[in-house]
This record gives sequence, structure tokens and C-alpha cells, in this order.
Amino acid sequence: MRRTRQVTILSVAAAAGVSKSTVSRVMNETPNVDPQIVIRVRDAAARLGYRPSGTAQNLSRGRTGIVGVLVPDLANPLFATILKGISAEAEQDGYRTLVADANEQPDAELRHLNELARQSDGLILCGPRMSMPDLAGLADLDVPIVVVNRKPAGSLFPSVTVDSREAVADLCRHLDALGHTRLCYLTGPAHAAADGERWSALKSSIRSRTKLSRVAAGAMLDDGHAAAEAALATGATCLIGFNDLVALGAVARLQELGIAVPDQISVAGFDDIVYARFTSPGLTTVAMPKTEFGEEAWRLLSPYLHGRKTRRTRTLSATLIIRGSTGLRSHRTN
Amino acid sequence: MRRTRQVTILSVAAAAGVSKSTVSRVMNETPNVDPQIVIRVRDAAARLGYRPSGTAQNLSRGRTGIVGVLVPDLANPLFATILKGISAEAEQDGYRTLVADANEQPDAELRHLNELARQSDGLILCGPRMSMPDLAGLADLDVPIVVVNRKPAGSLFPSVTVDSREAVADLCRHLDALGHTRLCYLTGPAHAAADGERWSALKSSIRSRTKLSRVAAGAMLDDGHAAAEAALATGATCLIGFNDLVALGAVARLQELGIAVPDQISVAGFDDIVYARFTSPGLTTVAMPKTEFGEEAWRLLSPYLHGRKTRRTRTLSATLIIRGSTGLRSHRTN
DNA sequence: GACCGCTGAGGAACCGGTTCCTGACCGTAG
DNA sequence: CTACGGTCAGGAACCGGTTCCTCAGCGGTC
Repeated sequence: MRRTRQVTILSVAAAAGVSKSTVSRVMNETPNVDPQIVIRVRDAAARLGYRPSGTAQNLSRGRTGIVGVLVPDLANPLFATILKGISAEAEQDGYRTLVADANEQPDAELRHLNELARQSDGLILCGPRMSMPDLAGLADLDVPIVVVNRKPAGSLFPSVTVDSREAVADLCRHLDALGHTRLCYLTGPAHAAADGERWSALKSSIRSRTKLSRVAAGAMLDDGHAAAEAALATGATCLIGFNDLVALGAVARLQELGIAVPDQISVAGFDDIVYARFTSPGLTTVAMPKTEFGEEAWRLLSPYLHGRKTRRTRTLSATLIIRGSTGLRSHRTN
Repeated sequence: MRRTRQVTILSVAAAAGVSKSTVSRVMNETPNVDPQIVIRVRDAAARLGYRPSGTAQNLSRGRTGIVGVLVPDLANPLFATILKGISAEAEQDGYRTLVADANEQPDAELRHLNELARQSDGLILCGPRMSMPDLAGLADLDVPIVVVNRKPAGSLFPSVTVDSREAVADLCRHLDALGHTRLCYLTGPAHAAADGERWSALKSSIRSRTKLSRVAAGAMLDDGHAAAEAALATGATCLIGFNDLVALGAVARLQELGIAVPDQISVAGFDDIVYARFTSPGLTTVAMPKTEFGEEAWRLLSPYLHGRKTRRTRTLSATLIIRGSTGLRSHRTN
């Protein structure tokens, strides 16, 4: 901005010998403009290298065409994929996405959102880690908000969530059939809503004879890597990571320790990021509907942007994907 | 935007019984305002829930505080990491990042850039795939531009590039010492500048006794996965992927085929994405200085945004990281 | 030939801030 | 007591567009 003596709409109007309203009409392809004049204006605009100021358009149109997206961590392929989904949909409707990465720090989220809201027509929050009251406070921002992957109690905002209970039950049946009766869950970040949901889904899905323990981990590869030994120490024959990154981190650590997956210990995860398919063994995982997340988020937000009401919530379902990382329980004694 | 009867600066001025210029001064913490009035205005603003319109500020300030970043593919951890680096730096200077993902489609880049430029104070292009003339044409946008990871011939824009020749030479020596004399390079996307650079670095680094072939692949896991068999058919004892994703995709395919890495065939990549470390075997790779990319890009762009000239270019260097995916050449006969 | 209606361009208000310029009011010094 | 300088609030211009309103001019109809 503030370039060298900007070419403004007035320069073009002068060059074409018309008023600036006419230039505006031509640029916006409003019907009912004399074709002769259209040509004159187009020509003048091209000659001067005129490009309308987006900022000025934003102000007078009362919209920016930007939707802000908050993600906990862009390096997590799950969010990168969801973001791609949102961007793709938004783009079709002429919107662009302004991304804020909170780096898994709940306190960073509010800061970012305040900034985002000032430039955006709407916001999409992916798995926000912030506290419930903070989340509720966002209503004051006076901007359409859609929440992805966190059911806001009291349904504050339209949201698209996933129901993984069925898929988790499938996972538990699968593990049970393989003979696993001691499971260990590697927990996610303290503030991730999905963490609690996954944990309780597991708890309510296991057979009574099965023991389920947990060990603190996090959301990234490193976290799973670091937590693997502690999980091993619980005596579990199958580790279940908060997400695929944690699970893959654990697998890496196990292999470093010379413990074979799945021969000696099984591992499963959540999300079905692309790497889950391309590692060996492939990772058994509860797959999130990633592209649908983005599509649905946009579908909820879009009418909202045009002032129309929108359905409050949409629930997708997860599915179990069985790959090589889960196998028959080994009879190791540890 | 266009919320329910926006609270504007005028509402606040009226409520506080002052002029809008005074409200503006208070909100911007201009010195020389009567403390009494500051309190009155602050109070009124809080009571009304006033939040200044970012759009209006953008227009009158002549800047948006947004920098646009173009990436070929957000799902590629390399770019996600670079982006995180840029965001982190930019944030410190009070800028936010508007991301456009071109999905590896060169023609999508121009479209996106035109849009980005209208809302941004500056642009950072990461490994742009577009043609040279198109790239040159961007100068017309009249916006500060910094290019990452593609040396624009004629140094059109300030750029931060990487010199991987030394590291590639290291790789070649490493492979030579392991006895590999037949290498196969899995190529990147046709329009990726890095592809040509890597290929020629390899060609000029190999010993004369070494044979180097190539097979078309791409930039993603799938591409490596799909190209693995063709690469195998060349009789090479070591595959070198255009990037780590391609290399890992190839590894996955090899393992599916029951071919052990590195016992039967070695594999190496470029970038050192986080997964390169956490797969087994770990991937030998030519590591890019990912965080430095972001930092340097910002360091070049930042003064530029304030109208100051900036140094034209900055070259970082890559380093070889040896992990388990490269091993002694096997004496298979195929 | 006068009237009516429609097309299409110009003028002005507006979007919501920032900032320059002006001038009132105060205190101090001559 | 007056002149002068400094502080600080208000008024107005400005950022660069969009859009409503008005009205000129033209063609068609009775």
C-alpha cells in the first residue's frame, strides 16, 4: 500500500473523461453502461495500470472477503488438510483464508482471534483449546463463527463435530479379538476437547475384562516418542495414541528400542493422517472425515456470512481403519 | 462486517461528549490528551463495546498489516514449517499472514497472487512454480515481494535460497563409500526450480564410475509410492527422492513389495521434514534450513515494508543428515 | 407536436477511521 | 497588563472506493 502516487479511480476517470462512478460501474461490470464508454474506461485503466484498492473496496462494500481460520498447529497434517478443505470451498465462493496458528498455546488463541476478527467476515475455529468461558466470550466479537471439532456446550456457535464412539467401539472389538486386554492411552494436550472425548469413548467401549490405563503425552510426534517408554511400563500390549502423530512417535521410539510393532506390541491412533498409510507397518487408526470437516464448516459458515441463519450443528462420523500396526497380542512377560 | 448497527467511533465520541478525533487519539494512545478525557473515552468505549473497524483503519493508515504467503502445498510439512517460521517472525512485528495454497498448480498461483496483493502490504512466495515471465510480471503488482527457495534469474526480487551443492556432494560421497554406483533420482514437479537444481547438483557430484538415472515422480507421498517400481527397474541400488515425501512414499512401496530398506536398497531424500526422523528406518536426507528460511524471508521483507531498501539475496546452506535408510550396497542381481 | 418513460452518466453522500490545521485557553515572562 | 508560547480539543480534509439519487437526453406514442 501507499505506493508511489497510487493510480486511483480518479486518475482513470480523468483519463477516460468520465466520472468516477462510471469507472466504478465499468470495473464492476454493472449493466447499462454505454459500450463505447466501457471501452474508453477499460483502455484508460489498462494504460495507467490501474488496480482498485482492495482496502477501499472492503470499506465501502462492508466486507473483506476474508475468513479467518484458527488452528492449533499447522504442522499437524490433520489441520493442514482441514485448512485445505476450507480454503478450497471458500475460494469457490470468492473468499480467502487468513490463518492463525496458535502453536498449541491456548492463551495465544484469544490474541490471534481478536486480530483476525478485525479483518474477517467470519471465523472458523478448528479444535480450539481455549477455556469454555473464553469461547463463550467470543460472541462479543460480533462475527459469524463456526467451530470445528469441539462441541461447544450449550451450542454457542454452529459447529461441525465428529462422533467417534462407534468407530472407537469397533477399535475395541478389533483389539479384543486380537487378544488385547491391557490397553494404554497416550493422552493429548490438557485443553483439547477431543482428548476427553476419546478417553471416555474408550472407557465405555472396552470389555469389563480389559484394563485401560493412560500416560500423558501431547499432540506431536515428539510427545509420543517421549511417552512410549512410560506406556510400555504399564504392561499394556496395545498403545493408543491421542492422534496419529503421537502414535507414530511412539512407534518410532519402540522401534528404536528394538520392540517390534505389531509383533511385540500393537499401536493405534486417531485421525488417519496421510502418513498413517505410508509408514510401515501402516497405522491402525480411527479416521476423521478430514475433507468433510472443511466442506461442512464452510457450508455452515457461508449462509451465515450473508446474514442468513444456519443450522446449528452437524455431526460427522469417524471410521475405523485397520492396518498393520495392530496384531495378535504377544505373550511377552514384562 | 456490516453488523447490527455497528458501534462506530462517532457513537463513542457522542457518548463521551468529545469529537471523533479525540476518540481516535485516545484509542491510539497519542500523548497530550487530558487524562480526564482519556478516562471518559475509555469508559464510553468499553460501555458500548466499541471495536475499531480494521477495514477503515487499513484504508486511512494506508497499510493492512497483512503479508501474503504463497505456498505450493500446505500439506507438505516443509512449507507448513516455513510458514510457521514466517508467521512467528511477522507476528512479532505486528503482521499477520494470509496464506494461499496453490495445490501444486502453477496456473493457480497467479490467480491467488492477484487477490493476495490487494489485501497485503507485502508478499512472500515459497518455491513458486510459475514460469519465469509470469514471475517477472509480478513486479507490476507494485508490492514488496520476497521469493523463497527459487533463485529468480536476474534477481528480480530479493530472495532467500539454499545452496545444496555441498550437501549433495556429501551425499554422493556417502553413497559412494557404501558402494552405490547406480543411483536413480525420482524427479519433482516439472515446474519446481528446486528439481532442476537438485538434479544438476547430483550430476556434477557423482564419480565418473557412477551411473545416475531418473524416473518421473512428483512432490507428494503418492508420487513416490507410484514411482518406486519404475525406479527399481532401472537397476539402481539407491533411490534419491526429489523430497522426503517422495522418498518416504517410495520406501512405503518398497516395503509393500517386500524389499528391505536399506538391506536391499537404499533411499535418500531432500528437506528433512519431521517424519524423516520418525520413520523406520530414519531417512537419510539433505536437510533444508527450514526455520531459517522463514526468518530470513521476514528479515528481507520487513525493511522493505517500511519503504527501505533491502539486500537483494541471502543464501543458506543445506546439510546432509545420515540416518538408517542408506546402507551398504547389496549385491542383488535383478 | 407535446408528453411520457426509460436509459445511462454525473454528483454527492457514505463507509469509519487518521491526521493536519486551526484556534481557544492557560500560564508565564517582560 | 499585554505579548508570547505551549497544550490540547475540535473541524475538516483525506484514504479510495460504492451506491443512491437526480436529471439530461433520447425515442416512442397518442
